[in-house]
Amino acid sequence: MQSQSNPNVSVDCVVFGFDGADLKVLLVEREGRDNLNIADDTLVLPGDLINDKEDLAAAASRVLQNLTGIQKIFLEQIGAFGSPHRLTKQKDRVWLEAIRLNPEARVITVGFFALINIKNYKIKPAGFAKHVIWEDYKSVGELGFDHNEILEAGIHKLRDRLYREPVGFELLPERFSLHQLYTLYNEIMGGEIDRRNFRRRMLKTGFLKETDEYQAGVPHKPARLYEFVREEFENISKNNFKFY
Amino acid sequence: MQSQSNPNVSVDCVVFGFDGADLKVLLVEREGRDNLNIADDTLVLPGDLINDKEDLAAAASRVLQNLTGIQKIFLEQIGAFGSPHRLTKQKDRVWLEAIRLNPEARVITVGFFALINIKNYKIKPAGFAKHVIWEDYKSVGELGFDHNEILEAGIHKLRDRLYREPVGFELLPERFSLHQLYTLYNEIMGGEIDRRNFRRRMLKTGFLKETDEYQAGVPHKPARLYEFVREEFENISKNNFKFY
DNA sequence: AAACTTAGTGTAAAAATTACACTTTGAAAA
DNA sequence: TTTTCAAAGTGTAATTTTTACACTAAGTTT
Repeated sequence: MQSQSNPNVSVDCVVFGFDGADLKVLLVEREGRDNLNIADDTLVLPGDLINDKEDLAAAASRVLQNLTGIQKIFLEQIGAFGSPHRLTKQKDRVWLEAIRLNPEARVITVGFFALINIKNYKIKPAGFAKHVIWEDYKSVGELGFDHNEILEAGIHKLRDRLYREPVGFELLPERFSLHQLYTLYNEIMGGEIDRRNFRRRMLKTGFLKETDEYQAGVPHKPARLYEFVREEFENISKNNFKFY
Repeated sequence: MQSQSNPNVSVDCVVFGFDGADLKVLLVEREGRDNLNIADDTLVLPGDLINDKEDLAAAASRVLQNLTGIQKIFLEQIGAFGSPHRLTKQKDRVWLEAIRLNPEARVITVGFFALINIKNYKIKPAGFAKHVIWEDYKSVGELGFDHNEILEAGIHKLRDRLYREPVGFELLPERFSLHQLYTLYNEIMGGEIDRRNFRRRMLKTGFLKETDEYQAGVPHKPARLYEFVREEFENISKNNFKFY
């Protein structure tokens, strides 16, 4: 297993989730794959070295499958991170020395971002990560390695996508209210989107299908639930199209 | 020299240039750095393995400096390319076997794109590239390795940038006519931009400064020349801003 | 002097964007 | 059962942006 992995290139995943109110990021406490006992509770993005014959996206997919059990996941590359100093923080070195055959080796990492619906999957500890948490995006502190940089690049990429593609639907339940969608967009964009204009715009796109279902058990007027109609979107997007 | 280079990661550069009419890409005939005699005139993007302590962008910069002599160059990362099959075409293998210590090794490459003004620099053959040509972007044929894929990703990235930042100015002389600017944009976007609307839009941005100079020696009414005022752009871009 | 080529200019219609406030509805609390 | 609370849901007018579109001006070449 270990012998098959390529010691020079890794992948790290920025996994966004949404709980209905806040944008979350999946973080793990780093830990050796052989259960070494290192006093280190530094949080990092989930990631791993790639295997020798493995595609980059496949490696990212494998990491996420280990954590979430999801086979098919929305994944997009953020870019490569290869500063020679990216592994040289003191705390990081302690960890690397305990884990890696050649702790001095320079490792290039390729970042990916993924979007998953928090409610749909139970996150489970994997070999390389005993503790896994959903951290509020806004409260993420200092991560190990250069992972804050990768995270920042990830949110930028996500915002970028949001302008052109209806990408946020992966984060919502299959049926959702316009309020949920609004909250999600507003969170990601970190800004003040006008609620009424947002609603009009979304409905006009034509790929939201209204259902006859309503919210239940909420202490206020229940909202109508909608579904995302992917085929409809795919028709539209062949032409020019500005999503948001 | 060779011993310092990291045999697992390379950079490849998509260098765009503009000759006033067509969008060009810099291609090289691949050749061993030790002047081996291989019968191989396959065209590839300029690139090289990275050195052990070298930042990714620094490596790309070094490659371009060798070819062009330019120190400070506009460079932006396209992304990482790491399919396990990216070096397995027959022709590519012949070349790798002649050049590389370990031709089987899997190499991840990180693509960058750059924009340079064709007229300003004499492209010169470098150690890794005896023949260097500016190829019309529209007529690029099959390149070695997975370089067509990298090129495609490069033009997408370029178009993407063009929407938000006045990025094309690197491709023009310091003083240029609106027609030149128009032609460039139209080439990059591969489309039909309305000439009058383009002109109005550009002038409205406020970072084109009109000069008192006009074209000379053209067989028609000479156009007024403009300059790009970078400071002006940097002020504006602090706010929201849609470039094109 | 005529022909050619690109430079340079304006407007009106349509579409998109923005700002903005009140009524409705169901659940929970009083 | 009434009141209160919280989010749902709705429309318009003003402004800005986008789009489509065609002729005259000026210098060079023939």
